[in-house]
Amino acid sequence: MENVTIRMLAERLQLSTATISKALSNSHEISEETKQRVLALAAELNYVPNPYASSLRKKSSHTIAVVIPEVADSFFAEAINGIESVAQDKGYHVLIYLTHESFMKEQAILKDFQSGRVDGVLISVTTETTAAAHGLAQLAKEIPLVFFDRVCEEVTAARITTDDTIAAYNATSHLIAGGCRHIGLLSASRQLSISNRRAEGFQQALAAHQLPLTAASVLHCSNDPVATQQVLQTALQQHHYDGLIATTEKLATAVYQACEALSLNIPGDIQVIGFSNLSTARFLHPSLTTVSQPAFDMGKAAATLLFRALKSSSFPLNEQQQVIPSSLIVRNSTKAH
Amino acid sequence: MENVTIRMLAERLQLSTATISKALSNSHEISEETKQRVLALAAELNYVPNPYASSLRKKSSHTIAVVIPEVADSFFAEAINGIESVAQDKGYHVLIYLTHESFMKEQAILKDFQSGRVDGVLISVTTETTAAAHGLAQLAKEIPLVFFDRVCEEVTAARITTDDTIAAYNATSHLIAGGCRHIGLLSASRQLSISNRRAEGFQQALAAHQLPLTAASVLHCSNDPVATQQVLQTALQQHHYDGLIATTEKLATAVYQACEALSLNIPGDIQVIGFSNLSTARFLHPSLTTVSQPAFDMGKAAATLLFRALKSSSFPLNEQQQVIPSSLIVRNSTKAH
DNA sequence: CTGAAAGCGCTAACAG
DNA sequence: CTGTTAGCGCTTTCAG
Repeated sequence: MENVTIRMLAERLQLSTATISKALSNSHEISEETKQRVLALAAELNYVPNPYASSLRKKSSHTIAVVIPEVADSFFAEAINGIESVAQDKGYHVLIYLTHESFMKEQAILKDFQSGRVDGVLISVTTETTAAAHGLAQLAKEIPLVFFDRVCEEVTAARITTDDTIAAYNATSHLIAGGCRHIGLLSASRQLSISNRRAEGFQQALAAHQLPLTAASVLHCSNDPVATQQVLQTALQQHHYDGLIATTEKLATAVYQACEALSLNIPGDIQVIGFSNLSTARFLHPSLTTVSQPAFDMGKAAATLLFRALKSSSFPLNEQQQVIPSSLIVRNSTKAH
Repeated sequence: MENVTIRMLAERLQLSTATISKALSNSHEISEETKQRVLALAAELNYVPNPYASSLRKKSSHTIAVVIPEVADSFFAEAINGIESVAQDKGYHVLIYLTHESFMKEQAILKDFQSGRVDGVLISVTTETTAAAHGLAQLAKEIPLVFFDRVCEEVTAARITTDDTIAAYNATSHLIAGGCRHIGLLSASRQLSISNRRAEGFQQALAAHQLPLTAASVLHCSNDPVATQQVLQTALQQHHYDGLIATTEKLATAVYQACEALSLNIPGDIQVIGFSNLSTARFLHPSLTTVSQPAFDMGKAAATLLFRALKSSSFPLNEQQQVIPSSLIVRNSTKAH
């Protein structure tokens, strides 16, 4: 069976395609009666509009893109739910693109967006993404774009972030209050702004408590889990950390693995805090003290901003910035209360 | 700056749009020299083809849809990675649709696919999906469709599943070997075929060991976590289970929560097995014995099948069935070895 | 209130 | 090897 088109409806009803089109979009120029006839036949023949024809003509696709490094991560999964909740509401489609932390892939994806495939973009950049000479700044000028969580600070565009500096400061202070003196910060990236913000908060807290910042204080980990495990175990053996802050979810579980391998007791030998939205955090052994990010709300806020821009082109999207607070959830991997 | 089109390239090079189009698609009818000139100018002007124009004309979009209940679930997240890995390889785009276990939403999404928006569909149905009078059978005739994990058995279409019956049989036997005599199976759905397969395996194992199947043996849980927790705690108090099999990831953590609330010791008072791909399973307290599904491979297999059908229309897609084995990973939430 | 006509950007015969 | 022509299905002036 061929696909039903507007023209078939027009022929059957002895009307023009223009009239059908208008009737289907509920235009006020069309009489109630005609609308009813059109809608009835459309339903009967199971008419489904061709989105490509419509997009081509209207130069808008009712589709937004979400570009993230990884989907197997509680933060991003929850953020997607937040985004979806508002997209569904507005009748928009959501295209999800995974960069797997590859800058190359990210670039290729962004380039594709110049085609007009999507009406707007929500993005959380890769750990490799540098500001320089990147299509991002360009793209942000061409179509509505909102950064969430992992922003590119050098690019002028809307941003939804959490209070990374403060969160790291508080996490560090919490460890210090619990008696830690040799704290390590596990960082996932050297260029990522949120990594740097977290490192800043960490350093500020150390300074505020007259604790030294050494070469071992900040430990840079890669995206490769095997390499990370290696680095981690080596570091744990060389430097006798009594506290560790894992700045990503994957790093948090990596710490548990390393401690298990080295028979280090948490929190006896070493206290641990993870930036994580793991729903199982409270059931871990020991339960994990976390910096919990408002993932769903961040996704929702980012999408909301984007749709405001999509609705009214005069909305100053690029000036929008929102910081949504995270919270420190104290559990048994740390000693302070 | 306006978007660069094929016509602009044509004018600049004094060629026809047809020639440009063919040159860009590397047609053999075009001379090497012309191709070079076209490619050079395209690169210079940063030409990006309009996918909607192309899709409209070719009636294919180089896009596939993935329809799943939920993304914040290790199984589906990993499956997406598997799907993505082959889609990226083939240069296809992946649209992800979340049903949130709602049959209504699923129907609306599937209907949209009749528009030709996507070239093929990979789907794992909702817990509410019933076979009857559903758009699925219809859709499977119109465009290539592959079920993965949660199949609709009544619909003739390709399927990638895991060995649910056997997995449940083995899980149950494992509990019995560990001394359990009053085992409960936590089911997420009454109609879902994989739930029924798992229940079958469970019952077979009970029968094989001369254990009775009672009204309390199979416990049906809803999608609402609060209601589920309620049901679970009530059941745990009324019936003195000594073993529990959670057939979904969410149910597995719900069990930990309920046991904590009721101060039930795992595995002392009650042994637990979860169907789950949680990466944190080994770090839980106690570490969780799991039936681990080959999520990534299932996604990959489903996508591979789909692309074979997309490549050659003579490929008998609907006859394809693959069962990829899961594995029982024994940890400390159960006693047998 | 309805219709005629033009065209979004690209591709696929078919000629030459 | 290159060009002409037509049209995918829909929306949008502009006329009537």
